[in-house]
Amino acid sequence: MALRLYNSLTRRVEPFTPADPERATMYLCGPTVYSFVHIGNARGPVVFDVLVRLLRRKYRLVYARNITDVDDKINAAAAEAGVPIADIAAKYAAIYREDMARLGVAPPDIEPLATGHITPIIEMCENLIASGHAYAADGHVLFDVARFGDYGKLSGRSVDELIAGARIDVAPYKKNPADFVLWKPSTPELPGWDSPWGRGRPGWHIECSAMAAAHLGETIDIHAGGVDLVFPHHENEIAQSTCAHAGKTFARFWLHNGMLTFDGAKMSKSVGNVKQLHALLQRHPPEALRYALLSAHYRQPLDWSEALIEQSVATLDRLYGALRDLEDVDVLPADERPDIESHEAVKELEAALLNDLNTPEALVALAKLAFQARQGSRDDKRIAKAALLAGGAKLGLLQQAPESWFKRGSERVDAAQVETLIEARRAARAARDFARADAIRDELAAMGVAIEDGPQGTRWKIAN
RNA sequence: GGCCAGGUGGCAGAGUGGUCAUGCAGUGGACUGCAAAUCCACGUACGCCGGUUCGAUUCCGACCCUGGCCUCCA
Repeated sequence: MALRLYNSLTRRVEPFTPADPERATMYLCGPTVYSFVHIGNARGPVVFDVLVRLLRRKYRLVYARNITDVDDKINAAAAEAGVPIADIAAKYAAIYREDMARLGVAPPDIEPLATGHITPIIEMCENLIASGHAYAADGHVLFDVARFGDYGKLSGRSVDELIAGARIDVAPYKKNPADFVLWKPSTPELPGWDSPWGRGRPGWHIECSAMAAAHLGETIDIHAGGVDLVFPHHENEIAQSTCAHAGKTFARFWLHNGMLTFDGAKMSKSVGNVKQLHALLQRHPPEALRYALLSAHYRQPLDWSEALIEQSVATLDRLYGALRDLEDVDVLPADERPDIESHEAVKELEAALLNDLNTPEALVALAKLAFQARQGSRDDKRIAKAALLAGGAKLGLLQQAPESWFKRGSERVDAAQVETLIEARRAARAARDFARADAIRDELAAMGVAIEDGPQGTRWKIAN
């Protein structure tokens, strides 16, 4: 079965194969590091992480996710904090990497920084001026949208409409209201680099074009990002890159994830309805946040709520419960194991992912795997456990020890004391002193510990 | 206003022209000293109005509603 992906460019689901059968390339628009990101900003990295895992199974993948470390918002944050711009960028980039890791997002192969690509950015500007697609004016370099016939193709709008419908004050140096900045001047306080047009800094869109070309080549297989980047960011990237590369296709597939909403509106810093990822990670199991982000199809909107997180925790309890019940079941070594990929539910899971990353359906298959893992003979269970783990790995789930899932945050409780109480309760039960046994259970519950009596004795976990 | 997505059972959320999503929650049962976990069972869901069809939640049209982009934005 082949991978099929919805391509925003054609508005259809299309079979995907890389242009070079040996090497696939993918670029994801990464964060501007001026502050903490919110959970909505994590949706793309998480869902496309599932795609990255899939592509790596099939191809040699080169995956780039940039960091925008020069931007007006960073300048503002630095000015407010009274520290150098680079400090702000470095701080929030580091937090971003840590938080992504906690969400189980595999690091990209390349993490280019805008400030590390000033030369190729300037070269691209020069190139575009030389070919007549851009012009310098008043210290700026602007892209001349009238010179690119396909402008608006991705976002489905016409240049004429964009010109007619300009809502903002049009800068006097623009030939055309829809023209956008490739390079702009800097004041002495702001970060800047020497250029043929004076000291300045790059516009927002050009960095992605320059970095994608520098690391992945002039034509890339997949370019991904949030649907809110379609216009103008991705439209402008296409214009720049296509014109700078003599009309070559910039990205063959454009993938866009839907927005996270909160309180009925798109989660957005400007609206103010955001949930910081960093803060959520303090309060909830990171894996539950990942599960929640995968619980809807990536192109659909997803409404964020406490209930969604709790539901995700409950579901993971069940999945990890299956693994915990199989803790003493050995997974056969890879070379002795039957082909896990031919396991029915694993095939279903893979098929769901191949079908335009249908993660909700993949999660159904995962639930099925967990159910099956508890059934059957011991030999069946060895296979089922391996299948469950393999299915989880495709989604970046279920990769921690069940004990660490159930005893997460157990620094707050004294494990030795818990064990002592459980032993006391065992003795009370043996003496049929159930009042005492129940009192001990209540005491444990008050500590935030839930217990389960099973055939092999009593086990405990942190209560939800 | 233009362009683009959606409206599915208490909640989340796939999918399909004609038996079943699934998960969470709930209810009943089994198991348990009691619980928990697990297993079994249950709930006549597809915005509204027409049309096509033997049959539509699924196709077509109108309408209502919601969200996104059109400005920084994942």
